Amino acid sequence: TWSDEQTRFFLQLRLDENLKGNIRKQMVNEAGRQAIVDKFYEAFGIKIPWRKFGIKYNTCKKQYESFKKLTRNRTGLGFDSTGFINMSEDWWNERCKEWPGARKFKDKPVANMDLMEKVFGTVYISGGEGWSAQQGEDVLDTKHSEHDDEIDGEDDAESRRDIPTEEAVGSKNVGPSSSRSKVNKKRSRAVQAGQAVADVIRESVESRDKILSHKNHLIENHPEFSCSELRAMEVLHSLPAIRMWSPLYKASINHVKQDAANRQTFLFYGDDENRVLYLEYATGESRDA
DNA sequence: ACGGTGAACCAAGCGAATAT
DNA sequence: ATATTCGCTTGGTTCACCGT
Repeated sequence: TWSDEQTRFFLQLRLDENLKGNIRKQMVNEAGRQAIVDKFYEAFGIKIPWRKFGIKYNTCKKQYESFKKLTRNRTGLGFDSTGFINMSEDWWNERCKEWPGARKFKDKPVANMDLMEKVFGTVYISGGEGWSAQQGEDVLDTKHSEHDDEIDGEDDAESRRDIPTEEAVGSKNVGPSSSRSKVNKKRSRAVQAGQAVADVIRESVESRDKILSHKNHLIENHPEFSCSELRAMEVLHSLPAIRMWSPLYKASINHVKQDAANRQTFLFYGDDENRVLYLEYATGESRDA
């Protein structure tokens, strides 16, 4: 019932709501739930009650944690040039011996690992590493028939979100491969998926916590990071009431670009409606124009 | 037929927010 | 300050589906 695209979209929606402050301690408030249900309906034409999103959230988390079991506290992991886990058959056999669930990750990494890392990962996420994995095109073509043409919204969602924001962390950064961006998006998905998995593993194996806490530290000390233009833009895009390139949209961009105080005020409002009202007030434009 | 897998459901328990 | 309520987590189970 859940395709990879749908799962991915859902995870992305959760990140959106998180960004807007509609999720506290993994608990989505009423506005956030409504937004997720609505946007999902808009994108796929399927009405899904919130309960099912919760269940999906659970299963995704289970998958994510399963995968992390494989990589946690484990050194000496190897990768081939494409980023797939490249270890000897013996290595896999041993992993499987201590935990049978490991087998399935050998040839087929978990889909949407990039987003799961953001959603379930421990610490603050700021756009990160140029993730672009969209694992599972092959899987997806087998089932999943009727809504294939509707998923374009997800594509632009991705392209606007994957802008790397590698401030000060870049120096201590991880792998040589993490900076490549999405060329050949269509063709090399499998390769990218492998690469993504490699990135996750590398992050886990190396001192990821150190890096991320460093990030957190920076964010705490520099409010302009947490109220960055990027974040404001993301929130702006997530407002359903604002049509792309409508007068209000254009005016809002200018307003939000203008200075950090504007961004802070904008981001202060906890729900979509008040944000839109604020933008209308601040820019003098109407959403219906 | 069988085992693996993911979706769904359930029970217990916990944390946080709210009410008393 | 304490009690209540709510939703999520955790762990477990059942079921349907798929490939072997």
